[in-house]
Amino acid sequence: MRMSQLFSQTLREAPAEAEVDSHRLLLRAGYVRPLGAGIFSYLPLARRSMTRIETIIREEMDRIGGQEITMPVVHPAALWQETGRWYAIGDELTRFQDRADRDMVLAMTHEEVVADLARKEINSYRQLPLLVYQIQTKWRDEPRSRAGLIRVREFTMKDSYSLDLDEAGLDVQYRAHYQAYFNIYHRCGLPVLAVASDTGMMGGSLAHEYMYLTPIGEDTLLVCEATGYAANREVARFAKPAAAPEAPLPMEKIATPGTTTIDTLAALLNIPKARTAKAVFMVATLLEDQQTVERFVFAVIRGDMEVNERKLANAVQARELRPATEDEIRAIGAVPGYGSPVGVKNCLIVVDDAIPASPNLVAGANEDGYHYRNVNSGRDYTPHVVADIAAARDGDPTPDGRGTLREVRGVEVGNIFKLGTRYTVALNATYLDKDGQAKPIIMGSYGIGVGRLLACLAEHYHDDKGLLLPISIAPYQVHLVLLPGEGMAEVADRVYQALTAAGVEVLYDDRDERAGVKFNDADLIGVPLRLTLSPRALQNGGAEFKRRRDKDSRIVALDDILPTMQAEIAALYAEIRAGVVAVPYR
RNA sequence: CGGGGUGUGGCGCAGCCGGUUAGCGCGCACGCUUUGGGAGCGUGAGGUCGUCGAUUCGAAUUCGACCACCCCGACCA
Repeated sequence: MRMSQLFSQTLREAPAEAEVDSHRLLLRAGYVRPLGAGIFSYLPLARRSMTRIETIIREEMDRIGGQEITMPVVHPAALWQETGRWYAIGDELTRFQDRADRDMVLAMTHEEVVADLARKEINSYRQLPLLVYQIQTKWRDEPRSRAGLIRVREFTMKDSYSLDLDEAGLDVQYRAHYQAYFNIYHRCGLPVLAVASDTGMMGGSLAHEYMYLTPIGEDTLLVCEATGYAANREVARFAKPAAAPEAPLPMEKIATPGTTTIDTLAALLNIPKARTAKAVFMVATLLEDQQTVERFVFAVIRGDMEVNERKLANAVQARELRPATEDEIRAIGAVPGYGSPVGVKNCLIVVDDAIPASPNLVAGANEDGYHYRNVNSGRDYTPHVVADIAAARDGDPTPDGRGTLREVRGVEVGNIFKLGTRYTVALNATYLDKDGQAKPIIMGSYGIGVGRLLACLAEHYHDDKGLLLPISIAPYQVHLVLLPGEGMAEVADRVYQALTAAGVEVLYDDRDERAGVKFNDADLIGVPLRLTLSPRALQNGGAEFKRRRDKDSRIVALDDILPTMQAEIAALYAEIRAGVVAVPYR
């Protein structure tokens, strides 16, 4: 490609709104342009990189048996009503009416359509297992886009869907994706970590997220290098310090004026915080028979821990969770600051799983200025739900107790979900087994954000001069810089033709610009190999060759340019291949 | 949705205690000079100062409403 013809301009200065490096550089180097909040045009340079990423994805999906399809972007609302997500999902699902006033949605994901295809096309166990995928534009009206391409509202996503006879089949396809995703990221040159994650609105039983670790990430993770444990904060577990076994003692009311926090309570009574029970008041929105109802949730956790709201929401299967108002708290018979599960009514009591194993705790008395000593779950009150609702924090021990959790930030570049029968039962997608019995198809769904992957690569591969992309996803392999001089253009044209004819992908800077401009643009765009043709280089015996990542250059004779470039490209690809490794499943 | 910020040629910014014809750098076009790390000089094009309304003899400048974008939070399949 001749740069004089390229539809792209570099910018000396980045627009003021760009704050993160990848955003700034992708704008400055002329890869993308904004159209609105979280909406971008992808210019030729970005388009080429994304095509490379998509090619890698296709190869890896095909390798595990995927078949590429394309599903509609606009869906009839009826389908989403059948699975209930029409009601369960908020404004991030864009709804509209067609000319006949029929409700429609813009697709944010395709579980419904896949399950609909399955119920129409699949009849027999002989047709399974199956894996379909597409690479397509998704629209999600996120409340807040941010950080350039990291979080946008319109984006390209590879989504695949597995269909299986049973859980064992699902497990096979899930594990195949687990490794295929690592292959994809490794081939792009992006280091990632697979972490256990929440299944969220997708439903289902098991999920992993692929995280690129970076301080600008919006997810918080808890990881331990020693043990390999890694999980999203939303689901991270940890070994809770056990309470000393003790026979239950009689409950006893004590005066504790002015002690409305765990800190002041523990100090007043001179006991560790682990000997206290903390009350957290929330109101959950639950979905019952397609109706949303609010229920008061009384959460109880030991004083040395904090509640993780996502875990709590999952424990009661809440769609939403919000702090309760003081009036709501008093309405169930509790007193803020002195809350106790003893004697409250009209609420869902959820206790952390460390509570039943912790005897004789100090809890509130639901009376201003008083607490109870020796409160015991099961004896003094009956919890409706016992679950792990404690937040894992930096420094906590790993679940197996052998390591220490560290808190890091990451960007989610992909995820894999075991959906089970969440959608196939709702849509009655079944197959007949060997015995002629109708059984629900078992589903999994798997996603990769292509643009976000590019943004993470830009985030990972850059220096103060610009991008520095891996050969496997750079828009071009060789950046050919022509500097003016008698007959130079003819020489450079010949080199360009020869390389291109041999299949080398060349960005040829034939513009009438000064050397400094060309070198700076080359550094900005980040093509991995650079060739400079100039009178000086020619006098020294050929063209000047430099890798983008190296400081030094060397002269390559004109006749050696093609084999040298081919060898350099092969060497860079070999480096990439060496990084493609099997990752243990966990 | 809550909090904060910013809107002035393509980009970065100044002007804003009301007062000429709205300015600077970069970029863009043309000419001459220059030519290995974002050249110099000259000429020129390009702006209803986010929108609407109010105050005023007079508004980029003051006030109000709205809109857009960015950041933090909530949210996030």
